Amino acid sequence: MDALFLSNTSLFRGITPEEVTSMLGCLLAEEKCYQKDEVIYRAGDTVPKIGIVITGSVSIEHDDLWGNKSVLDKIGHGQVFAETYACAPGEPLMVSAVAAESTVVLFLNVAKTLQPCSSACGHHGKLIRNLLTISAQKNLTLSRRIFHTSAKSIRGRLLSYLSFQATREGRREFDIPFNRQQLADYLSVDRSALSNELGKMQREGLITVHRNHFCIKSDLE
Amino acid sequence: MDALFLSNTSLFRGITPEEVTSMLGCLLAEEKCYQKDEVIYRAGDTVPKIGIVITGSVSIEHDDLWGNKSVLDKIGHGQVFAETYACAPGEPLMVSAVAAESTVVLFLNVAKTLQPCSSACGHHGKLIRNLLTISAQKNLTLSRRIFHTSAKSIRGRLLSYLSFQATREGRREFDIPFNRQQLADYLSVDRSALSNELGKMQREGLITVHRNHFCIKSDLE
DNA sequence: AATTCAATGTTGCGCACGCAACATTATAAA
DNA sequence: TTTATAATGTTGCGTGCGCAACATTGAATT
Repeated sequence: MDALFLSNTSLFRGITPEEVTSMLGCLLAEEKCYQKDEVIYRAGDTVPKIGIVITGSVSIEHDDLWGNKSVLDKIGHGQVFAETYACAPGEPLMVSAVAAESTVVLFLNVAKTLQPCSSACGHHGKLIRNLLTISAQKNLTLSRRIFHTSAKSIRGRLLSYLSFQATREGRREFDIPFNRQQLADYLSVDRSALSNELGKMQREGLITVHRNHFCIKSDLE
Repeated sequence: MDALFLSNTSLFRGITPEEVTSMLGCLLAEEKCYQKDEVIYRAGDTVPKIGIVITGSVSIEHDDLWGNKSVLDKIGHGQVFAETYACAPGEPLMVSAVAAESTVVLFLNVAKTLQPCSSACGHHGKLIRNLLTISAQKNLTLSRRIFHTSAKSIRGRLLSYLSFQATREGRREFDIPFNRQQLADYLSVDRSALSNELGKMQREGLITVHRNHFCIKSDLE
């Protein structure tokens, strides 16, 4: 296992490669390979282990009541998944994790680390602090999405999203990390209706758009 | 400060009152009183301290771009707020915290505890594990709301929400913790339209409803 | 430059739902 | 029981937007 690589991930940040190596034992680390489209975790499962993507990528998916599949997230190289469920033992997964390509995953039993008196290995503390940071960040990401989708109109959602991006970037001109379809999914609206609304807003002089590049003209009131 | 009370909160769970007392020093604990409607934290602030409600209650609010105020959460006796921001230092608040009544808040500087080598006090580990649990639970709460609001129709949202509640309760008959207006807000739909849709579903024999008591008749699909 | 395919934009239809206004039923107080 | 107030249900209008179908633009390949 590439301890140097692991020590650069958000989960093991601040832990030296040597320490990482010694920790993998406590964490009952085991590596598994998956072919494209192979299911790693299925919605409804309860999972004890966190996954960390070594090579390839993992798609986090949701099947609604009518069987429509939607991709919620794409977990890449060095990133972690299922950490929320590993930290809330017994909670059934709302999503499935599927290999988006040929993928290698390292599973870690952090549940063990969460027990009261297992601080035998001194670096578990750092690991848990990292987990807390990851969890808090994810919280913010989820909260933001809720904010940006709580407006009832498409324009309202766009204004919420775009003004946040502008504030974050610190300027009125910026790129977004989504194409149209992805932005539509993120805001839970129809893609063509979204394009339509963006066109209107441009004609009204509120913004200029080209592909994923945006410029906010006025103060968006 | 009532250490016995604190040791029964989710934050200090598993820590004895005596240990709690000794920890309050490390955490730079300070108590503050607020009158009704007094602002505790304002959206845009960056906060270093977590808040824990001793008496009274705190309302978590959001003002959208048009100045519409919406209540996102109500933090009661023994519960914690601003923990996400305290764990993701420097992140500006998206919400405001306002005293919903005459309220006493205990502020704790957990940021200090998150630093690498401050494990001087041995119980900080337990505190952080508790924080991680709180954060993971909140994550699940936020994720669920996203799921239940991602459907485009009111019926879709209701089915998603109700079938989750039924699964969680383990039976087809259950109460929900919302009145109509609160449910409408939670699902981001109009209250009257929601009542309307519930009526339709009842007439179609899908469910029976009375106030906040629901019974799911068929398999909902 | 020519070809191909994906991404984005445009248009029109139909309906679900926001919204307002009112009716009805619960809950509590007098 | 009556009265008052909040919670819920009902109705109708107007429209924003989902949806499908097609047009246009952009990017990649040969």
